[in-house]
Amino acid sequence: MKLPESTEWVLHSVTTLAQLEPGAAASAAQLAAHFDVPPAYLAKQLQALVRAGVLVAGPGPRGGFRLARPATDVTLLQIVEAVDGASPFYQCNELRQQGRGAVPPEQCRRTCALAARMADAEAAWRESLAGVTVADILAGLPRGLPRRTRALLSRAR
Amino acid sequence: MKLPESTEWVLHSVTTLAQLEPGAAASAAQLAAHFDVPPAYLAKQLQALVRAGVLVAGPGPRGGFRLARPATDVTLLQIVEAVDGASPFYQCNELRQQGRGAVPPEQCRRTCALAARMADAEAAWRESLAGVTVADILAGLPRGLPRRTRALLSRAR
DNA sequence: GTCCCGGTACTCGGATACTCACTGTCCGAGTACGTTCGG
DNA sequence: CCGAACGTACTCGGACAGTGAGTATCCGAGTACCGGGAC
Repeated sequence: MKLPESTEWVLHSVTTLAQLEPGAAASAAQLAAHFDVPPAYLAKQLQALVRAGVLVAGPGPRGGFRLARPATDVTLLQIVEAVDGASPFYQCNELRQQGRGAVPPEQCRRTCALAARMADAEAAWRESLAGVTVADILAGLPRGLPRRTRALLSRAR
Repeated sequence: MKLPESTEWVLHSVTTLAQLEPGAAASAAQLAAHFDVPPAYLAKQLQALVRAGVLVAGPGPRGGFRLARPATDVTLLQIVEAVDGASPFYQCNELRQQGRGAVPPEQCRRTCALAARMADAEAAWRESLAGVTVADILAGLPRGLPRRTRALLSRAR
């Protein structure tokens, strides 16, 4: 039960992209150097965000990645699910209906109580992440830091 | 981000043990046959529960596993953490202080906002699981099922 | 009949192979820019 | 001087290897029961 390390990379990447001026883009190589992570692998994860509709990518020298929507409309859950998949933590294989102690189907009309509680917990996790937007993260950043980020990632024209 | 399949096995195993008469035990082989899962591997996971203090194991022919505490004092979180480890989902590697865009330490006195929100979500998950005991699960079982379980797992004396 | 002893079968416990997702890397298709050549 | 065409450099995008946690398995140490034998 652990998120891939790349999850941290994309969370920081999206947060960083959100600090740029609207419409501005940064390349995977720039972001990789910004965080000192493998460029190719980061690019792979950013592609997943494009497929999920969180980012949009432009080709060519002045291409790169930028937010597909305002930062107020991008939640942490969308980012995490984009890179890690939306499959549930706990999958109920109806163990109660298998093996020596199989319970007759007519007593299994209600969903397995264990699966229900595990699903509740997972829903709590998802709701917590869905309640935080990238804009909320930006609001908590030290004053003046976005300006510095923009300067570091501005491209020589 | 997925729990091991063995998590489901131990959750059902503990729930099943809780249906037995107080003091009664069942062997790993019995439980494995009860759910049709690999006996040796299930045994390995049950050992983890013993190390975590959720179960106690007795040696010899009349040994086996039994609950270490009343079912009202065993939470789903304790079971999950016993088998899956209590390590956090998201580990903050202070990415903001690394690479080209490293932020000076004096601006990093507050914990990373991303890590904080991820930790909040994880806490919500853990609290949800910590709020459910094995006794709660038993209360939702079909009437008369514990009796059947006891009969299936009773040992020829 | 009663007690003691040995054998047996069953239990947990840890040490040992195998598989798949995560990690890391590479090269190919496509585009905007800078340069160069012609008018 | 102006315009267009070309070459170049940079971008994303998908296809290809390496590694650690999860999965599955086995065998050894220890104990309670069962039977037999001695008293």
